[in-house]
Amino acid sequence: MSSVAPASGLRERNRVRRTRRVERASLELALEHGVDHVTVDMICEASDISPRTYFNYFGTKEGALLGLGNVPYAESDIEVFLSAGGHIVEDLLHLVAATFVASEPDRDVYLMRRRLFAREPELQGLQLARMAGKRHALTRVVEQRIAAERPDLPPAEVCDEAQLVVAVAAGAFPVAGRVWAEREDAAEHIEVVIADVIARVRRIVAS
Amino acid sequence: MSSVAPASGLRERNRVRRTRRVERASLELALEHGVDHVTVDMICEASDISPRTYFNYFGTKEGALLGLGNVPYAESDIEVFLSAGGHIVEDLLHLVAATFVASEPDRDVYLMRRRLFAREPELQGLQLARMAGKRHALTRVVEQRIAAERPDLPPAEVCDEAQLVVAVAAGAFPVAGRVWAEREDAAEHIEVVIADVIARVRRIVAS
DNA sequence: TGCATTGTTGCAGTCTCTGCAACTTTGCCG
DNA sequence: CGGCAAAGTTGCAGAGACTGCAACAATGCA
Repeated sequence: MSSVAPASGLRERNRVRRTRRVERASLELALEHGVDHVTVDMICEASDISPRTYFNYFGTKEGALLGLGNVPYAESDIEVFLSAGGHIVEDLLHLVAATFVASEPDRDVYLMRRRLFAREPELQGLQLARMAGKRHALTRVVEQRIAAERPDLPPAEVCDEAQLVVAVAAGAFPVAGRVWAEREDAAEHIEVVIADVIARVRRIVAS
Repeated sequence: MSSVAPASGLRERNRVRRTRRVERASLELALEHGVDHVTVDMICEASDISPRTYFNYFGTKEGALLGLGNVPYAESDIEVFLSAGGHIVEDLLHLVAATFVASEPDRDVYLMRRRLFAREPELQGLQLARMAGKRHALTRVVEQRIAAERPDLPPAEVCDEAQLVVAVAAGAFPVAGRVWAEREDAAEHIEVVIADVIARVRRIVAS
């Protein structure tokens, strides 16, 4: 209920402003000193917030670095995925991409994050860890679609297949994101990039 | 130098025995009380070791739960991968599987770990996070092989391709592991399972 | 046996994170 | 406007994870 809140009240606007300020501050500090030479107290001082409040917002020290990625998949996007008839991995990537785009309005912060992640791979690990929760949910959705598409498949196979689909998508998404971020020139539609990446995966696995 | 050490001396044998004792104790405690109701002190008391030594061994509280997965890829296995001429994802999975098998001699502990992971998905996330570090190393190895196989490919493409190969393998490995663990009846050789899983991935991506 | 290497431990201290109880701000309605 | 309820922020005390250091113990080796 809060993820897509229209930021109407003063309260909401303050919250958003604060979040941005803290995220930006934490990223700047981490880029300058390295993640583990940054303390929560430093972040708080730089963004004028109390440590207690920091944890209320972000939960962990790295929370601000990763961003509040708690945005759940929109019902409507899930419906689209379930009733889409395209290549399943491709459709799934579109679902993920839509959610991603919806949750990340600040390109500036996004780029800093990218730079930081490139420098400190452990963060990417944390990112993955956070995704792990979502993967469960996602896998179920994929199972649903597979079961609907091929009703004669035994449930165990459906489960395996869904896991593999999610795994491939989860692996391909960062690559697609990277390619997309590099070709910032024309803001090429992510659909093209996704199709391209899938084609590559196909070639790799088929060879 | 220590990963494949033949446990010749008393020193080495002590180390192995201790490691096992601590891992087992931590898993038992976690299965009984839940991960976050277990403290390092509890683990230490149960396994008769000092907290300081615990951290020397495992580094983090969850270290003992995840197992000493710090085993680096053996040079020899890497060489095999680099000069192998098979399907690249398959060869890579064999490399990973070989390392995995080499580091996990205790089936008992392995099963407890499996049970715990099923109960607490967050741990799976940590597992992934830990892998993230290795992924870098692996990606480089894969790049090396791709570059050798197709010298005319531009470096950027090599990089992308390697990332995708690693991503697919990383996604497929847990599934292969699961299938393999379930078919414990005949201890079927993991090679068969791997080939099977890859075939599935191929079908998924190709459809 | 004696010495060098390696490993274990306790200690002091820093940092992350939590529950709780004030306190402050915002939203709202008469 | 005034005042009340809801929501949010903060400080504090404390548990627990983790580290560097220096003493101490065990092991390997000549």
